[in-house]
Amino acid sequence: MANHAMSLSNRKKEILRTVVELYVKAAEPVGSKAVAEALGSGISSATIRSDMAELESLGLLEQPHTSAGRIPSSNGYRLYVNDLMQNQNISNDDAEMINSTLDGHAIEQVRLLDEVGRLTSRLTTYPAYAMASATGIVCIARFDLIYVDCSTFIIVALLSNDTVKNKLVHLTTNIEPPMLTKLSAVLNASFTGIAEERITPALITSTERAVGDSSGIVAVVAGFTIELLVEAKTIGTRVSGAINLLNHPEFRDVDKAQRIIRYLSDEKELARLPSPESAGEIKITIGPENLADELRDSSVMAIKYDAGSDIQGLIGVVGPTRMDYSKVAAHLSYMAQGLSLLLGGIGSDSLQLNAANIINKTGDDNIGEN
Amino acid sequence: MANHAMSLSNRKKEILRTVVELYVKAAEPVGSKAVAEALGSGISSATIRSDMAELESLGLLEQPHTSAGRIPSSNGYRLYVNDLMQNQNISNDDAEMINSTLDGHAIEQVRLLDEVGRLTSRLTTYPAYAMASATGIVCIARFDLIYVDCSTFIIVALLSNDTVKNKLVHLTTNIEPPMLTKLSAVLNASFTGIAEERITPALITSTERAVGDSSGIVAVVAGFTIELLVEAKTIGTRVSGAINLLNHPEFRDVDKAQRIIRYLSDEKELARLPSPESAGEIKITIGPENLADELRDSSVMAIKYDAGSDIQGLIGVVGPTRMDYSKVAAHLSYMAQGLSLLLGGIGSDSLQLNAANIINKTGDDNIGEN
DNA sequence: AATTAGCACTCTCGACCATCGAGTGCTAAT
DNA sequence: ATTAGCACTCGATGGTCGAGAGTGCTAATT
Repeated sequence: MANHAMSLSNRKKEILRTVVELYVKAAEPVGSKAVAEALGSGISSATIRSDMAELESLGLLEQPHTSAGRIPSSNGYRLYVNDLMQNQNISNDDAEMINSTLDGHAIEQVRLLDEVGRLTSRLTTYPAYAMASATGIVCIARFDLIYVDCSTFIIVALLSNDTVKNKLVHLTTNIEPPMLTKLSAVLNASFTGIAEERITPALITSTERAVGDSSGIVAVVAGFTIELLVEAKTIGTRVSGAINLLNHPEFRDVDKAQRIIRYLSDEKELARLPSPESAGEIKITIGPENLADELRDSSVMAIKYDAGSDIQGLIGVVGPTRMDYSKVAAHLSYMAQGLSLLLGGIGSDSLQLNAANIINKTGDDNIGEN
Repeated sequence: MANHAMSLSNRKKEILRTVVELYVKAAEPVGSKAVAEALGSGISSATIRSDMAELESLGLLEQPHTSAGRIPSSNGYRLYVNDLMQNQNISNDDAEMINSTLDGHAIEQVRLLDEVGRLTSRLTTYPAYAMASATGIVCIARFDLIYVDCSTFIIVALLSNDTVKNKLVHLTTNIEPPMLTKLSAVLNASFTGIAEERITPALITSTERAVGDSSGIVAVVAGFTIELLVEAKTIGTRVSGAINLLNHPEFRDVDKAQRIIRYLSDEKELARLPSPESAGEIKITIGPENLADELRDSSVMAIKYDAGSDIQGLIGVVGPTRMDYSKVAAHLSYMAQGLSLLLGGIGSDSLQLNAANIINKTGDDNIGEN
């Protein structure tokens, strides 16, 4: 298939490109006359007609019915994306919006992710998803137990990826500060620096014995630890702007739209979406190239970015195969570049910070029980 | 209008009720014959016809066109909801699902909210929104500063509503444990127990002087404090299952559906949606009763629940005026009751807990900067 | 006075059909 | 190799028609 590009005359390539671009714009089959006009280069529609017939027999174009124009096949799109698509810059307005979103509330990671997804969706007019996850193994770097009152304490855990988690614990048994101190020491000895799967029941019982705990506090801390380590690997996934699908004529069929939106709202499925190999690279899967049945006549574009120590982020967009690949690519690149810069992928260690200008990522909460 | 109910014969009430119920079920105008059959009480369709004509002239029913059946007007729905609707119990299956959601991962408040919204939407088949917010004034109950290394520490703040927030702070200046201890004491003296608006620049400078801080650490803590107090008032708002709208024939018009979904995805607007006076009560606004233009031909049902000390939650549902008010009411009640119980509104203090069965609400995270 | 059977009338909806036009493939001429 | 010309195909558009559902009214019944 890849050698199609080689064997195609330049004119045929131009025709294919034109068909794709016109079809992307108008969502209607493109006729030979329209191509001739768009091309402008004095070639008659009859010539184009025969070229288009050939492109069709190569499987790059399709005809919805005999007397209609042509639309690109998924192979056609693929060839377009690989060889024909021209790089595009995003508009100043769009760049401005992205910049201000990134500058603006670069606050909490989860929220930023949210904003990014929302903006991407809005700019591209397709549903977008954004997620971030740890690349390496996450473990607890240290524990602190804060005594609140005789039946209450707070667990604070600093993770290896600079994330802090906490939990407010209420007991019916009493607990005193010395006990907490002891507990804290033992926990730091036993549960830090190890991956989640190494926190076994055996480890828990031996720790309980070491600290002389019969009330199950150690078990609670262990449960909390496992829970947060699992959670820490994925910072979040969010789909934004799913309704945008409805703007595109291929999803005028409500059922079709619903099927995809439902699919997208399943986080598990989302995690299985195609993902680029490395940061900055854009991965495009077109129509039947998608493994998921639900996406068989849609396309997915995704880009990766570095989000600091051991964290990688992903922004993706889902749309009809008649997607504006070039525009979306431009948006995704710009976005990913901005994010890498902001979250300091590679160059981050050299950033100068001072207390007055402390980076403001953080904050989370916890509700205790009575 | 309220006296309609009084002046209506029982038969007319029954007819109205039947029309509403049949219409809710089938989404098609209801004819006199269908009512006669549903009613079953040997009354002829002709009689019903004249009654329906009267109900129409009272503004309780409407006729899409001359030769069609009747549909309830918004006044008709209102009367139905106020006087005619019969309490309904939710199915065992549904109860089971709600229970397991509440039991299951009653973990983090935000996540629970999410789950609840999602489930509500699924069970009712309408988009749902869930939010929770502090009713009283929130303030910091205590601070703890945890020393990590010479340029890093963690702020842990316990809020008056049993929420714990944290932030990882990196400095370029050095800091030593004794300084942190001192800082901690001063912070606990100055910033605890007061509302967000009382943390003024003046207070900050005076605190800085007291602790001998020139590097701006106090300012950072103050900023963090303000930020989290503001945030603490609203735990979150989330709309789930917006696509469900598309299932209902009144939203087959894609534009109409989009308008509402767009409206619902604006958090600010959401906060302005009608809300019941007190916990357990269901507030229903029908069609034009809604202030927002976008909801003029939709209905909203919402219920409040107690979520523990000073926190109230809200679950709501948005749908066409042809909503299954009775079914939704049943679901909302059950849900709210479950939540009140779980999050321990009133009776919570008397709940028995032991360490082995610690309530599992919590956990949050924070990303530091390099 | 209320109820009801009967009937004429209204209006929507789907089926059927003719027309229109965009676009094609082919052929013959350049 | 390109192109003008032409016959042909097929969806889209719009109009007509009949069926069916439902109404309102009238006259008869209780």
